[in-house]
Amino acid sequence: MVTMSDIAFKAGVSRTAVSAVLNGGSLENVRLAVETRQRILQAAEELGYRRNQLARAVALGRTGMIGYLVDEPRYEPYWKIMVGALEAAEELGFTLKLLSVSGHTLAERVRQCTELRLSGLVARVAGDKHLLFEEANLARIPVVTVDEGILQPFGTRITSDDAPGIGNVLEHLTQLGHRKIGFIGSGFPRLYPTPENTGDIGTAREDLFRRAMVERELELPEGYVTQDTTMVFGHTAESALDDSSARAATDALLSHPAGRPTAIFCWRDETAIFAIQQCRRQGLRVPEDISVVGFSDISAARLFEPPLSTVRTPLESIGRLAVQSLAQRMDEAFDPAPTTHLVPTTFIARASSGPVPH
Amino acid sequence: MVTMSDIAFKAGVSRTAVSAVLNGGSLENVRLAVETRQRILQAAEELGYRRNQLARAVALGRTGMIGYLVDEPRYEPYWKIMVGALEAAEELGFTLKLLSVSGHTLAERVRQCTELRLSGLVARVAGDKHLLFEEANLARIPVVTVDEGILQPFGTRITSDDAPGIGNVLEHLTQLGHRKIGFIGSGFPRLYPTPENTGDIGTAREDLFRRAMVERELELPEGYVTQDTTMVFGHTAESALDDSSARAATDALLSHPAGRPTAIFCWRDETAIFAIQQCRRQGLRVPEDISVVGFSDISAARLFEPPLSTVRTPLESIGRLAVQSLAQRMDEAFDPAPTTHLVPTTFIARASSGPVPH
DNA sequence: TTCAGTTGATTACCCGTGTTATCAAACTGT
DNA sequence: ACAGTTTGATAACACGGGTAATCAACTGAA
Repeated sequence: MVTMSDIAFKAGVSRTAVSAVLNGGSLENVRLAVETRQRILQAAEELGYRRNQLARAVALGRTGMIGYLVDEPRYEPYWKIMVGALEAAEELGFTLKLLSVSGHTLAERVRQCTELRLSGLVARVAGDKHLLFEEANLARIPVVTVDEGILQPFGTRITSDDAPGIGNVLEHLTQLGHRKIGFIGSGFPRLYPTPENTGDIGTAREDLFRRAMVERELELPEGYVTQDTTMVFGHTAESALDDSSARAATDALLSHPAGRPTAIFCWRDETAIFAIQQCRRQGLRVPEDISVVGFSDISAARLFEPPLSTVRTPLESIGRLAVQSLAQRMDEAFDPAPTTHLVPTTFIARASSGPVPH
Repeated sequence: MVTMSDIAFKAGVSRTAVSAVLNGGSLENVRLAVETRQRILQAAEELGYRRNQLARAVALGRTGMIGYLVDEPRYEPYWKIMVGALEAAEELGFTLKLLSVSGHTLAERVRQCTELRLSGLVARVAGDKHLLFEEANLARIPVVTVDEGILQPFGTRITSDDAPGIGNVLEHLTQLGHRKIGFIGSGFPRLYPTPENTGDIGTAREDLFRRAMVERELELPEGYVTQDTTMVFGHTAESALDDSSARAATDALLSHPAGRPTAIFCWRDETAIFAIQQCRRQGLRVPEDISVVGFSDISAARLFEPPLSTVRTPLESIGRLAVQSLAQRMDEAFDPAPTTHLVPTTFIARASSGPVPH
């Protein structure tokens, strides 16, 4: 490839002159005649020069690369977060590097991040991230964790604030006359059951649901919360679409001794779809006989029949915010202190929820 | 950050010695005593050294970065291709850089690719790519285009081979007794209607369908091919889920003067789902009264009721092959000659297709 | 004793770029 | 005529690291 030296030779000037011109003549002490500038630009054009951003990054000490780290790409459900991150990155003049933990230890991967001299890291990984933060702090790389229920000791954490969406759902259902509302949770073990930590997302949603019910003075009989345990033992493409546990959880609600609920709120859309299918198998129409509400607003939610009422999580906004927050932290002095940024969820009313039957 | 010079100083040796040790002692003329090696490794460990992959890339002249270029991230439907590319890239020791054209001209973006000194580029972009290839050839960057119906003048092209899947569908339907089979196409204009070029994907599928019908000596009355024109004017998240055109196309088939088809084959899954919904509105049961088959196997296909019979396009395989083919071409001498690699599609029989009604 | 070979390391130059300090020549004012 | 300033450019060093060429000291054999 053509280098600045080649241009300098062709134009009969020094490499310094070339560098100054190609960087817009920003150097204080380097003034060049207009015609020299022209000659250099022309030589660069004729030779087909393309600047070497790597060498530039080495000299400048900043790469302008933001890493986006996921666990297992093939099981990653939230590429929309990455879409938001990519858009924001390009708007702010960064490039996005995709990295996955799969097949390596988290420590190895994060080490790779520091070796690449990333300007920042968006981490969309589950589980314990102490090693990640240790390594990133060593290299003074700002980290943002994304859609993560568990409070981190370091870095910024951006996650969807499920509370407003859940509140909206209960408002919606009560306005339709529903009082007996069941819930199908994630079945995740409560990993960090301290008050500061909200636990994993599934558990958090269940907690918020219970709290919202209490607030509205709605009764929640024992057994009105069941569990779809499909996702407990690792999230795989296969398991995400396994419906057996969701069907069982639905049956448990429908055959509840205190009478079945008139509405079922599910911790994720797939579960809601399975629940609707199981309700139909049991001879119930949705929404005429029973209402079902999901969570996430996956693309299938809108295509399903009936279109699913659900809580939309603002995935793209989360990704955008992650990168914007990184960019901001890069300008400031490095500060690993933990911060949490919540992005509110909103309820999307579609056709799977309706008035309570008499 | 700690550099090799820091280590050299601490261990009381030259930087060359450090470099040799940290690269596994691969240098011919540099032999080091075991204890010196130990001392260097220990110093590196104590100082928390992390090698600078950028500086390394500059010196070595290869970055090991593969670019993945998309048009508009927020409207990109095929992240699964990227997943395959990412997996293959990491297996082969490359990193993946995500780039989007959005907001820039293609020329600008590709220029950025050469400036980043990418080792290869996977291009998932629509439309004319002459500028892309010009620029990439200049920098001798191998390019692979992906899921692209239009034959390119340069580079490797990897795309799904729709023919086998379409053949499977017709075999499946005829075995179920269907003879009157309708088709809902993409409505795309035929952009490159020469024999060498297959046109865009939607048109290609329609052509393959027609040819497969002729091969099997099945009659295709005038008007048995209609069009869902939703996607013609740009692919957006909104338009992808707009069902009005699909419903009209379905109605046209159902009210065909020669009698409605007993099976409808759709060029994409979303269209198939809309077609099923429209059939139901017209009082037809699927699959008892009419069979519907889709194309792509999107995740909603399996969740829909009835689960959609469809042609699965091997998106992840396409991504894997793209990167593998890039890696291979990097080893060889640079050769921009065009090649096409087809990945066969397969039919997935689910519940939306059944025996022809008497 | 001398010379060749081996061991263990360094010096010096390379990759492509950014930037400060310096310099020569031309111009300006007195 | 001469000091001071401006103009136009370069030399030299930095970034972090790869590697061929070289060198000093030691070993063993003729």
